[in-house]
Amino acid sequence: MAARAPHLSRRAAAKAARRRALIDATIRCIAAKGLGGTTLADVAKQAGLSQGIVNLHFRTKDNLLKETLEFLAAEYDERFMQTLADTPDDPLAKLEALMAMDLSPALCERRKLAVWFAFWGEVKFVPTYQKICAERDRKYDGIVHDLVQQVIDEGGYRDVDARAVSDSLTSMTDGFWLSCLVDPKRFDRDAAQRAVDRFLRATFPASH
Amino acid sequence: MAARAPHLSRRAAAKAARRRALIDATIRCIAAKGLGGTTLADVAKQAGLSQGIVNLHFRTKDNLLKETLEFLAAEYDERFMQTLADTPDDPLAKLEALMAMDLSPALCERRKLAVWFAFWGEVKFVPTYQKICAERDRKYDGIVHDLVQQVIDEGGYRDVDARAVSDSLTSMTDGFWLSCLVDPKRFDRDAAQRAVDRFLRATFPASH
DNA sequence: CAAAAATGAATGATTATTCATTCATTTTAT
DNA sequence: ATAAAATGAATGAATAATCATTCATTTTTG
Repeated sequence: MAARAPHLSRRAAAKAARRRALIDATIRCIAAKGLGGTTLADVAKQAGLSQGIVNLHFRTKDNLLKETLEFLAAEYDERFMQTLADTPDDPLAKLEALMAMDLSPALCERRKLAVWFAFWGEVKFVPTYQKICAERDRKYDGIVHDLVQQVIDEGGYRDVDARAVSDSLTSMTDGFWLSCLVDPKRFDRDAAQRAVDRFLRATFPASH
Repeated sequence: MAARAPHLSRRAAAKAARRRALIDATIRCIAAKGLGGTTLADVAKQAGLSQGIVNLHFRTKDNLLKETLEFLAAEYDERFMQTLADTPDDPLAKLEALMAMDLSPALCERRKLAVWFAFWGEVKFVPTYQKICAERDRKYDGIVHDLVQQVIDEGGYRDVDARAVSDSLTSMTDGFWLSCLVDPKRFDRDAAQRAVDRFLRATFPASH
């Protein structure tokens, strides 16, 4: 009886590892062939496993894709919260760090963006995707809005509208992601970063 | 010989009308079921025609989708150029009008955006989509950049970077489109418009 | 050894595409 | 002008390929 727990958890760990490997394979497949071009046979081959493996671990393809999106969202969330935690306790510094994170090569990179946009392309037709994405949106908009409000309060920017500024910031990164995806040759990370910096300086001139 | 032309053009006109009707049906299908959920049978039924009709008029599904994207791009282009032409000969007024157009209910509406994002979701995997979208991006970025440069020159804004401002503007609309798609309940058109207005006022304070 | 994990061949549903046929319209010939 | 011939648009049943899912069997693990 005492022995059962470690046995079960070993198996459970192996199972979790397999699921994780399959999700990784799914992300690679979507990055390479798109959502429409990704078959379960592709995913299995990418993971070096056999035909029926996805159905064994995820029951259905829809479920695999849902869990893949959840994984991506969790991954982003960890990065976001970590950036927030790692930055000095100054709201403007935190805003700058978050924007830089969104434009960093780790996130703002064509392969990764292709996966996000693949899911966004289906967002209106798959309620699960919609729910996950809308919650993300709300969470990060809320955090950014609060930071902006803090900068306003601390800097005494009476006539700056927090909502307008936070909306501008979050929409800018999404827009830069689209242009990185659509025209990577022309996309200029430094120029994008500069645009964000100038926006923040113009909005909060006394805080730099 | 003189008689042949009108006859041919009647047939040609009918053919063009059919193709157009099928493209309309395709857009409705994508708006309702997504790119992945749209079958040729759906399109034919939506158009009130029979099974083989798409292959007759467009040869392949890929080609139908390509021509559908081209149609959407042309439709947007007409609106864009018309807005440019209809606005008083002042670069800032033109910029404001273009931004307002992008956020207008006619364009910034979930059904339409779902179709655009469906194509963007495949942009990395279908070279044809990529080409069409990248060319659009370049064209409009160029026009917006030139307008911004004019405002800078006319207003003597020595320390404003035209590239940074135009990048900010175009990325903002794309970002607002994403949030309109992802979380339509929370999306606030007026707030978005206000954000853009404030950005322009902050950037060009002496020109309002 | 028993249970769980993994395999990969078989199944059945879906779907793009083809094609023989029908039908309406246009052209040609008398 | 009228009938015959030709065109090409439209149909919808048949085809062939793709793919998610199932399951009987084998392999691995505890």
